[in-house]
Amino acid sequence: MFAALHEKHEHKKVLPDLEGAEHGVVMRFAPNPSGPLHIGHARAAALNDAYVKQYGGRYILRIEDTDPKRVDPDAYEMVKEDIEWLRLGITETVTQSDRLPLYYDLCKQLIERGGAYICTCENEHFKALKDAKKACPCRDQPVETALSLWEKMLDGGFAEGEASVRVKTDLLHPDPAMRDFPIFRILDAPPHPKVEARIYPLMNFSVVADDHLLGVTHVIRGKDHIANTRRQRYIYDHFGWKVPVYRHYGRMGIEGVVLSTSQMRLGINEGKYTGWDDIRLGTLRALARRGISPDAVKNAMVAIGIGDVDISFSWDNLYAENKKLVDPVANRYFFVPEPVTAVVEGAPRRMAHAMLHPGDPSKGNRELPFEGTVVLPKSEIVPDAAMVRLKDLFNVKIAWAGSSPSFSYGGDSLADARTAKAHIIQWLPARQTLPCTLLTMDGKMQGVCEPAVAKEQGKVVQFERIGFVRIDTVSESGVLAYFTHT
RNA sequence: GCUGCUAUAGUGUAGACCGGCCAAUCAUGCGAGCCUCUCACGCUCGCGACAGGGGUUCGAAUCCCCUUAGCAGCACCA
Repeated sequence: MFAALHEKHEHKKVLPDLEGAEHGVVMRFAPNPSGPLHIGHARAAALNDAYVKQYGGRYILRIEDTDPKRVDPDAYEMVKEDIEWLRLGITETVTQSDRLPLYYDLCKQLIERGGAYICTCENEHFKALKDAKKACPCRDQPVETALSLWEKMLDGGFAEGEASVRVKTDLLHPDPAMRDFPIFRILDAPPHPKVEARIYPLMNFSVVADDHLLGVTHVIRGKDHIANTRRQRYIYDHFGWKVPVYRHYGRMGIEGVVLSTSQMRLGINEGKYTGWDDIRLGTLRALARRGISPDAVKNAMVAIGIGDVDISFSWDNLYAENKKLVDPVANRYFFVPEPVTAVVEGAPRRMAHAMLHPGDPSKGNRELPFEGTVVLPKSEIVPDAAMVRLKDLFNVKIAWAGSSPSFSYGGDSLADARTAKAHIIQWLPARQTLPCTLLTMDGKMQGVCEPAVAKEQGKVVQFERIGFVRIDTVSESGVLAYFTHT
C-alpha cells in the first residue's frame, strides 16, 4: 500500500524547471478587471501558482486597470472572489490605478535617459512613417524639450490624441510592431472608476515598471504576449534593469462555453443568461455552480502545462480531475427522473438501508421505507423488462396488460435478479419524495429525489445511475441541482 | 503581406537542449472483462501517435532543409 502511494506520487505531473528559480521566485497573475475570471484566466493563475508553490516565493496579484474603457467597477470584487475560490497562494495585491505617480516618475526618468520622446504626430502620419522605417520629427527633440512636453501633457496641455509618449527602439526592426511603440496616452473619457486621471500608461510600460518594482523574476503568460515581451525588453535596456525569465504558453481552444466578456455581458443584459454564473458560460463561478472543484481546475491546468503549442481544452480531462476529488466524498442518493408511480402487490413492508457512500460505510445509511407504493424511472418501465431490482430493497416483477404495467413482489434474492438480468434501479417511496429539477448543459431533467438531499445544499452528491450533481438551491418548490459530470 | 513561434494517439502530456536505453511515457477517452445491490469507484486486458518529403549519420521522434498546417503579433487594449 505504501508502494502504491509512492507510485502514485511518482506519476504526479510536474512542471518543467524554470531557469534561475532555484532560490525562489516572484511571480504574478495580472488580470484585467473587465469581468469575472474564466477558464482561460485559470491557466495563467494556476501555472504561476504551481511554480510559486514549487520553488517558494511571492505571488503577486496585480490588477491591470490602466484602460478605463476596459474596467468594470464590479469586476474588482468579482476577480477577488474568483481568486479566493481558486485558493491561489497570493501573497500581495497591487492595483495599477493606485500607482500612476510611480509610472509618471519612471517615464520622466526614461525621458531623461533619452529613451523616450513625446510624439505629437497624427496617428496615421506616424504609422506611415513607421511602416517606412522612418523617424518622426518628434524623435529628435532634445531631452529638455521632451521633458517640458511631458510636463505639458501631465498638466493638461494636450487634448486626447494630440500627444503620446513613445519609446525609442529600432526603427529598422523587421517587425513593425517593435518600432517606437507608445507607452503613455491621453484619455478624456470614460472616467476611471477608481482614480482621476487622463494620462494613462500603456500596458507595455506599466508592466515593465511593476515587474521591476515588485521584483518579479519569472513571467508565465500566453503567447499573445510574445511581441510584448520583445517590446518590453527595450524598456528594460533603457533603464538597465534585469529582465525576468519569460515562458509563453500556447493558445487554448475551449469549446462548449461562452468566454467573451462582452458577449457574456450582452447575454446577461438581454436576459439570455441568468448571470455571470450561468452554466453555459466559461466563468469560474459557472464551473463552481456546476460543482467543479477549484483544485480540479488547477490540477487540469497544471497537467496541460506550459507548452507553446496551441491546444484544445478537454472537458473530459477536467471532469476526470474533478471526479477524483469528488467521488471519495460525495454522498449517494436516489433521483428518479420522470417518476412513474407503481403499486407493488404482495410485497412486505420494510425499511431499506442504502449506504450514503459505498466506499465508506462509516458515513451511515439512508433509511427508505417501503409502504406499498413507489416511484420508478419511466425509462426502466419498458415492455421487455420483466423484472427490475429496486436497489437495496427487493425484486419487482412487471406484467403487461397491453400497454399498462402492473407490479408485484419478485422476492428478495439478488441472485434471481442477476439471473433474470434485471436492472438494479433507483426508486423512492411514493410519500417521501422531493421534486427536483436537474439542469444540464443542454437542458433539464425533471424528477424526484430523496428528501435528505435538502441537507446537501451547496454540495456535490452523486445521484446513483445518473452522475454527480451539485445541489444548488432548496426551496419550497423543491430542489434545483446542476449536473456536474457522470 | 511582414515578423516570429510550433507540429507526438480522439484529447492533454513525457521524451527533443546532450541522436542509440523510444517497436515512444503517463493521464484521459474508447472497447472487452472482473468486481459491485449505481451505467459510479476500483482492477485486468486491449485500441490508438512521432504532419509529409528530403538530408546528415553506423543509427533520427530527437540535428538540418523544404513543403504543408496551425497560431501569435503588426492598436494611443491587456
